[in-house]
Amino acid sequence: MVEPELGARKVAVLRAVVEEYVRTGEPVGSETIAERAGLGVSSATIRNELAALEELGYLTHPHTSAGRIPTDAGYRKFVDSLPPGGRLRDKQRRAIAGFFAETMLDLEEVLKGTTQLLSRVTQYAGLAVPPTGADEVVLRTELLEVGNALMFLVIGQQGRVDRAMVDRPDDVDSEELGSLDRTLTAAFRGKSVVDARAEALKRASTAKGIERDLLVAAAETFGVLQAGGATHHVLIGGVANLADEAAHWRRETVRRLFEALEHESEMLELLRDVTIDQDVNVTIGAEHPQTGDWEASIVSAPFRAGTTALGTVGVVGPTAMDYVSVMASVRAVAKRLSELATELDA
Amino acid sequence: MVEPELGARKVAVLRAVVEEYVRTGEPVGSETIAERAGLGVSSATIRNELAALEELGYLTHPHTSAGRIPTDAGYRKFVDSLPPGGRLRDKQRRAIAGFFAETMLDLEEVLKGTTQLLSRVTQYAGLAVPPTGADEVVLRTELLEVGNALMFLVIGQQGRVDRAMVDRPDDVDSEELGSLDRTLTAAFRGKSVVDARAEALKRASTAKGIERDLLVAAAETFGVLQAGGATHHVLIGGVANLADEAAHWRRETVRRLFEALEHESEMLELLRDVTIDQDVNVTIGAEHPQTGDWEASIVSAPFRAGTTALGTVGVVGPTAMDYVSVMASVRAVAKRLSELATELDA
DNA sequence: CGCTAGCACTCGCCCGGGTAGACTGCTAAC
DNA sequence: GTTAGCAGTCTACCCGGGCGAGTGCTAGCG
Repeated sequence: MVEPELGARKVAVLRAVVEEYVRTGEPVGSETIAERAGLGVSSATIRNELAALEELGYLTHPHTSAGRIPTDAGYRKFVDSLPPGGRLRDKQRRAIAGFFAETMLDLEEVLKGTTQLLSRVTQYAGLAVPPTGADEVVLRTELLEVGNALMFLVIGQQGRVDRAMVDRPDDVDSEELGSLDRTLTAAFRGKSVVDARAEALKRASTAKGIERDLLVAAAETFGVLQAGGATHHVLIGGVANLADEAAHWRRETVRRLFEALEHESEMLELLRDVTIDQDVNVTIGAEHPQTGDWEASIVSAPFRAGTTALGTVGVVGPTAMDYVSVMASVRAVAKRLSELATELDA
Repeated sequence: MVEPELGARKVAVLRAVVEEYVRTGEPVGSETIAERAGLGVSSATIRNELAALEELGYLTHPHTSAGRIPTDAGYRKFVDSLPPGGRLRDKQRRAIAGFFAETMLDLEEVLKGTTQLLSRVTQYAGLAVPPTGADEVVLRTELLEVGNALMFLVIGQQGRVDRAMVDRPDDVDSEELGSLDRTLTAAFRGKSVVDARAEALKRASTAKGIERDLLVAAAETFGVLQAGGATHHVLIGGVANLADEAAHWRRETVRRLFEALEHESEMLELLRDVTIDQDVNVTIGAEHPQTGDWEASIVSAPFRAGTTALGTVGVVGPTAMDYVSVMASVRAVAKRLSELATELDA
């Protein structure tokens, strides 16, 4: 199916509907648009346009005598029709500038703050995915006795750390442990986490006893480093703002959303699919198979160091969100983060 | 003010009101109680008791012709009147037993799972506070170059890890770094984190330049280890269940709750105050100054290794919660955790 | 041919009144 | 002290009518 090209006025009308509906939360009628959109045509003409837009699937009616509200497709069209760029409100600009004024060195910390920032600026919930560590290199490994268990610790070149615990059998003395430690260090130091993980798994398949357990544990830690960051893989901030918003939603929708937010793997998949190499990306309502029918949209943008993509920041909110403002905020934050990361990397 | 001793029948009536209200969510009338509580008295007698209980502040009316609902004080009285012990439903027992059947070594991981478990079993949200590391000892410290920054890494005897990043000035060569690393190691290894922190701060006050920065960063990491665990200090699971429940609440209440859940320090303070040395503890509604008027209750219990308290697990839900079942679940989970921790510690 | 004015029509929302029902509180009897 | 009965109160629910917003259509105009 060929995407039909809309006339300029249809686009303007659609835009007016989206903006008005987002602003007020009420279905919007032809009169309102005629008055406010400044198109210089009467409400009757608008009505024709509205009927046409409805025919095309961009708008609906809750009922006969109500105004129009955008469909998911309508929001999509609206977003796609936006001029690139987009302006920040002054307050938002100041908030963003202020936040990044303090130098922060630990990226994970910065990102945590970033989710809060995004939430504060947009009134929805902020998201961030720390860099994947695909190109992370094993700087150091350590095998330590901790209580009556063993801890395998790995430190990546970019500062990521993870650890795994392994049961300590009674028949292993500290001499043997020392030797194991040296073996492990020799095996993995300097390798990329991807290679290290493969190597660990390969060795584990032939090893046995405590050595096997350790190799399995090691493989797991390399996997974690590769996935990016020690514990939490998707950072979420400002859920309270979202909960506020969600008060109007269908019950099932709210549950669905919170479940998704809690299951990092799900969010991760969503954000990964969504953010490939574009600037700002928008997923509206049920567009992504992952989202089911959840009435929420995600606005996200990647940040980079130099030219390599590091991670993603974004915002989750209702489909009826202020896309223009949110997109501008997300873009600005991603840009600042990229600058920061590039600088750190230099 | 002397706490008045209620008659046995008043207690029974109060209990009936709480149980019925929690079950149905509807205000409960005298008739219902007369039928169901099996007290062998007529509804008129119950009415007298209800009036008396209302007079005492344990019940209210939403309006004249409605049944009674418990006040916070009513829930409190109810909880206090519960026999110690309390039974688990079979399904809950199985779920809890099943969860702890798999041995898990990393306590942080266990606790994360525990919050999910508690949520699943109770239908509210699960909480866990990892052990505070007050008696944690510095096993090892490392100073590493990471990109163009420095990372100070500390490993505790109990397996906790934290790190801090410090800007690397241009005029520091790697020889100087090596010497700094040795100094730091010598200064802190083997010290308790509390002492280490104090020492770091003391030295920082006289040092300057990069050394000062490092000492400040080190103090921070020791503080984190003392507070318990690397990044997140309060683990929360099953928020979706709670969001479901919260659909009926006042808007402001929901916002308040989610804000509290997001701000770890707030939750932490709440849970710390609440869980001193008791078995299962219940905070109802606005009983705690921290909670404002939030219509939510927290059921929590400490877990121990041997006799020393380690951390806390609990559940957040509406004041109208099934206290009997939740308390039994929290108690059972805390007990299992204690067994697990004691075993690990041995 | 596109635009507009006007108008009939539709339909959800709001309002008031009336009613049924759920409880209470009281009183009088047991 | 307990109970039955009854009057009183107040809410939730239902119902119908009127209002008004907004549409869709048609006829006329530039």
